[in-house]
Amino acid sequence: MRWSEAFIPTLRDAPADAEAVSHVLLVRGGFIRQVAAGSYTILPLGQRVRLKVAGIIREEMNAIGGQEMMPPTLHPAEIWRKSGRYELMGENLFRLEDRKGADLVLGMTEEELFALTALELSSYRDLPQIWYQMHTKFRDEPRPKSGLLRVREFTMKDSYTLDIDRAGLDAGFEKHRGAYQRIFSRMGLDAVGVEASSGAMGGSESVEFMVRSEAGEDWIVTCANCDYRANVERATSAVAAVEDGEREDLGRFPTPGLRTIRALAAAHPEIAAPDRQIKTLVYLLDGEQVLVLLRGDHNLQEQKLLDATVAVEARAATPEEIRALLGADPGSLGAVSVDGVKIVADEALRGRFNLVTGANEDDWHRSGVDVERDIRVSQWADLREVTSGEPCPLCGGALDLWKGIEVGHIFKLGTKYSETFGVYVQDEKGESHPIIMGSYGIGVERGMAAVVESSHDEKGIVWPVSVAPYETVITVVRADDPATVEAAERLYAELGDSAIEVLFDDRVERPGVKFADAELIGIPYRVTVGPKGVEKGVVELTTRDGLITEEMPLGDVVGYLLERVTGQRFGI
RNA sequence: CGGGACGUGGCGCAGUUUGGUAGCGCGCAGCGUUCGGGACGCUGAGGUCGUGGGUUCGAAUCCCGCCGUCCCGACCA
Repeated sequence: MRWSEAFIPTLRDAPADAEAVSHVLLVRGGFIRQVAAGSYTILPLGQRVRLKVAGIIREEMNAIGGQEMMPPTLHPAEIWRKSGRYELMGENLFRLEDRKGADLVLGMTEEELFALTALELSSYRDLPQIWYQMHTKFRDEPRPKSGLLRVREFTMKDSYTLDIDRAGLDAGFEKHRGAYQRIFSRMGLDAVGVEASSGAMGGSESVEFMVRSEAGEDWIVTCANCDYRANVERATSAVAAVEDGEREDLGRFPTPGLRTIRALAAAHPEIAAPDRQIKTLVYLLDGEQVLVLLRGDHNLQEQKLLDATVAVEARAATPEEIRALLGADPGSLGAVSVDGVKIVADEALRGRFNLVTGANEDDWHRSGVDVERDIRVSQWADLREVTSGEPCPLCGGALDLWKGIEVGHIFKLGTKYSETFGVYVQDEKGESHPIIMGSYGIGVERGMAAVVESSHDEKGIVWPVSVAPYETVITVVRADDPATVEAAERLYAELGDSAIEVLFDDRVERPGVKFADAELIGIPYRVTVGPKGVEKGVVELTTRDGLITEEMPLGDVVGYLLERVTGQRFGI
């Protein structure tokens, strides 16, 4: 492609409304343009990257036996009602009506569609199957952000494994784990698989693939010592036991104006250190009021609460709701002798005594609380959020906390969809079993953005060869010098003949502009052809990564690039 | 949805406090001089000031409504 004929609208200034690095660079480099919140046109350069990412995903999916198909994105609402997700997905689901007044939805994922398709299967001999599709998904995100990282319309590769038994599901899951690692590493991403919460998807086990980045939206816990890795939504740590001393009787003491754990601890250091207090929170879980108990120095991880109670929505109660329920304001709340309300307590409180908690009367607290003796706990669960530096639950090493972008997520789904859609097959004895499903997703454009987030410098993007829009750019230093242009034209033709993807910067621009643009859009190799070099029969070859330049004879360039590029095309 | 900020040529911004009919830089077009790290000069094109209403002799500027965008929190590839 000749740059003079290409549509590559680069910008000198960063757009004012872009914050994330990938957003700034993709817009400045002419890869994308915003249409509305969470809605982008992918320009020619962006589309080339997108197709390469999609190509890598296809190759690896096909390699594990995946079969690509193409379900619609426009679904009858009926099947979403049937799976229960019509209500469950709430406002995130785009809904519309056709001319006959029938309800339709735009697909967010394709579990329903693939379950319907699986109705064709009738025997264990038909299994296992790995099916996938890669096209547009719609989500009415409450808050689209950061360019391509979180949008309302995007391309997702989602695949589904269909198996007769648990062992088959496990095998399909492991195949996907491997395929995903290869996909991300070929894209140049350092993605780590972490234990995750399944959230609204349902299912038993799930692994998220996270790429370290400041623009990420998840907090990840990893151990420096062993391979423990988990999303904070799931992560645990080894908490040191606290010495409770002698068991004492329940008491009451005045605490005027003491409304926080810290203030209470400061006023009564001998009995009310934060780890000797019980923190009492009031939550509404799907509308039901619940008391949540944690050690005073611990914080609640809401997703853990949802997972433990199998609830869909959690919100903190308002001060009015709290007063109506317990008769006191936050700061003096406690669960001692509370009855008729569900009480969920964190494991760290199990067996503890001599604790301090609110008395449900403003300005009063209780002392000598024995959790199991004095509180009617309905459910014990791991509810606390891990913080940086705590001991690893597996080896005791220090835990590290970092922000990551979720580039992929794999789930062991189970039989939820096969049961509701009646997808049963017979085993060798003629008995019917619901098919066991797994579901596996990768966001294509988010993957592109993640590459930019983790591979750029102050000049612009640094694409790995495997996903670069072009593998090399020829920069003609003097587009008005016939000898230079002739040499560059010949090189352009030869590189094209060697099937190297080349962008030929034949624009009548000053060299500085060309260099800056080439670096901004991140082409891995640049061949600089200038009058002085051509006279000596040499050109310069500059790598985008590190900007290392070496001079070489004009005749050697094609062979050299062919070797370098073909070695890196596959990635890894 | 709660909190904060913003909306003025393609991009980045000033002008709004104190109403007087829109300006700067970049980019763009033409000509000339330049040319191995975002050149310079001259000439020029391009704007319903997000939108609807109101106040006023007069509104980018003051008032009210609406729409949109970004950022921080609850959701997810």
